[in-house]
Amino acid sequence: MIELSKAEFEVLDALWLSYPATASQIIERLSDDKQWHEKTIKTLLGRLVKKGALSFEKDGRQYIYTPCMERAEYTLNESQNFIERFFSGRIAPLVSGFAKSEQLSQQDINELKKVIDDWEKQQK
Amino acid sequence: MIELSKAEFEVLDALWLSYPATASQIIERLSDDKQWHEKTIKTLLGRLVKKGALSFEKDGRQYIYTPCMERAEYTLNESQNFIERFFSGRIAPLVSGFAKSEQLSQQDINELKKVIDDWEKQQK
DNA sequence: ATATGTTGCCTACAAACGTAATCTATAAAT
DNA sequence: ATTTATAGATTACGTTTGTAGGCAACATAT
Repeated sequence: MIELSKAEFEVLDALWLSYPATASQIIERLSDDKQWHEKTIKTLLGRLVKKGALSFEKDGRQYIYTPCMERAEYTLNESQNFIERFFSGRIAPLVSGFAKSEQLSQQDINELKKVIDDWEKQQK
Repeated sequence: MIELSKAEFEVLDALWLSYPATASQIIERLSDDKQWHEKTIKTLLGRLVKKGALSFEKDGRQYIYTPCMERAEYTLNESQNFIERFFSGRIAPLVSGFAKSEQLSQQDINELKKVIDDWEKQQK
């Protein structure tokens, strides 16, 4: 799996919002949250292309970018890595850590129950 | 919260196994999994001290290292960051991603149920 | 006492990263 | 046609990271 830096991920994430998209559209989207210089974002786009995370088609002078993978695919992989590194691959300790420090809301619990429920139906 | 690199975390993690500990003990512990040069580990210990993740006491010529925070504290913080960055702060989507890609075992489910159970008792 | 090994300290160095500025080619405006 | 704005390409530069090597001081063996 491709390794992305934090900044690269944020740019890709802006593209995942809706794609294909041009550099200016991505810059526009990022301008709300980040105060990155346009040049910075272009650099990051270039690095993403080089890493194979994005592809593009030319449309005249512009590039139209498309992610090379889905967000869910990328985040699943990162999640696995994360859980492996910090919790020896077990997911429950992560959730448990949240619970212990009162980071879980009733909504989280409900959502988790639903995930478990769906999983069990699936197994049936 | 202190920012640690992957390699730095692994060194700290070896110390968390049991502390206080000397550099040689840490090097010994790491030698099983990693093939890091002793010098590399010393460099990382130095950087951890500089970052304030470790403290030490001198014992003659040696340093006796102690972590400046608990593992649970660190991993909780990293988990929050992670979930914020990738899942807008919600934990269920992470678990759901695992479920969808069949990364959850019955044991994981049982453990998660227990976490939920404990949480609910606690709320009572 | 002297040689040798071991500790921590300082230095090194390439690759990745964050953060742009400059250059070049082209499209748009006049 | 010429000027100007803009897109991508190339270059820049300090910091962090991975991965050590060398040095000085002290401990240990002979």
